[in-house]
Amino acid sequence: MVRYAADHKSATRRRIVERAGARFKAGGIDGSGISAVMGDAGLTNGAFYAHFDSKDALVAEVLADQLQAQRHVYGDGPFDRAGFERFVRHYLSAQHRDNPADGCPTAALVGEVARADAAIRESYTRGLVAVIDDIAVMLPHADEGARRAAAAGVFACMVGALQLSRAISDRALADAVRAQGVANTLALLDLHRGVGAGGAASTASVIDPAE
Amino acid sequence: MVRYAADHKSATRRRIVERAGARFKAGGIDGSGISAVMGDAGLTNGAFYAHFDSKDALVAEVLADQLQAQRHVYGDGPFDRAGFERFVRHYLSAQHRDNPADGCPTAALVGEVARADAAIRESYTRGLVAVIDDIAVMLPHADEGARRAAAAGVFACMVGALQLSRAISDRALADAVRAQGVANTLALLDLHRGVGAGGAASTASVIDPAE
DNA sequence: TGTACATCAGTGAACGCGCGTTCACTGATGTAC
DNA sequence: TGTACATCAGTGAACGCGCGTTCACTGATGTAC
Repeated sequence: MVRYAADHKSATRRRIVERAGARFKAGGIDGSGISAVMGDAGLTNGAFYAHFDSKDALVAEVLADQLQAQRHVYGDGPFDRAGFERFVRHYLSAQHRDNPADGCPTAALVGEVARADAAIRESYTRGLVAVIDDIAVMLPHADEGARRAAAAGVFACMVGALQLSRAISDRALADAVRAQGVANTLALLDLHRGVGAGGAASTASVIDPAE
Repeated sequence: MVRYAADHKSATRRRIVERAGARFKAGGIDGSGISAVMGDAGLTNGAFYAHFDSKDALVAEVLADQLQAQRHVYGDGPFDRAGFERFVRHYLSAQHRDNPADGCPTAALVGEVARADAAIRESYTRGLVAVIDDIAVMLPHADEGARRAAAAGVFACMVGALQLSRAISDRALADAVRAQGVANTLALLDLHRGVGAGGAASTASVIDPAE
């Protein structure tokens, strides 16, 4: 009764989701056709609809998968201060800037997500909250909403710097923006962490963009 | 010899660039066809190529125009501290978040620009540097490159927060991210400005996301 | 003053192409008996 | 053991559609004489 291994179809589906993630991040969602995605997965276009109802359904699943995968890039689960600093330095590295296909789905796709249908934005939001909450555990805020918003703000600072660095054609400026992004992100984090706990003067010195 | 007013054609071209800017920001560049843009300008698709060599040429010009226009949204020319705070509060307002067509070209299009051809990225970069330099005048850094990078980092913090707020489907979180973005952006600015000049403790209190 | 012609911004149909999606079919592997 | 049939992941051509771009044409207004 079983002509394929029991997990054959689910493995194929998994492959489609992973390859689609890389392609979407490199070329945009609008810029990536079903045929190209299926080709990446070693299949032809017709097979797509045996796995997904529509391109939108794939997009929603890809975003959830990509955001989940991002949580385990550097260290597993919630961050401590040292792990987060490693994460930020990698996030704003030249390698990450120049290889969006392997990188952060938010930096690559947030603009398209903002224009997408409700189901896609909801899938994205769920995944983003998990990423944000890995940052939020470092913050002292008593209120959960405030803690989450503060973490999102720190993340936004990284995301914005990476995106600008990717769009800027002047290499020197693009690199300076990366370095500054690291300093700014860590300064913001420490400001949020240091409310009543650390020397604010030493916090200010972290703003220096030396990498 | 002149059947139209002397500035007729240039006025039409101007109208195309402006309407294209609004449409690109609302629907993305890939998502906005020539026919739709020309329809917005009260023309038909065929007239486009009497004004521009290609869609890419229009995109480059639109980005230059949009970034120039942004410099005069709140106050003219370079910012002072009070003018910048007004700008940031407007930038991260619900109105700006919910009306990308009238808003910041970077927040709406930076992701697509990062994937675009060199000519488009160069046009974008020139316009962005002018926007950044209006922020940079507030900073005390002696080195021009460092000052510009610091200003870009402050701008990135605003851009990232607005983009996240637009993508997040949870309204309460999206609004909290906006408010936090204002506080973070101003805190970063003041940190950069306050090197050796202000009380760092009072700077830290600005991080509070009360709006 | 009237008529033939020049100019040129804009029209709208058409081009080839790739999109998302559908569907009749293939072919490898299983079961039935 | 051999043959007919069932299953189903995947194929690949085709659908209508909108894309960026091209081009023969229109029509309003000017000049020439």
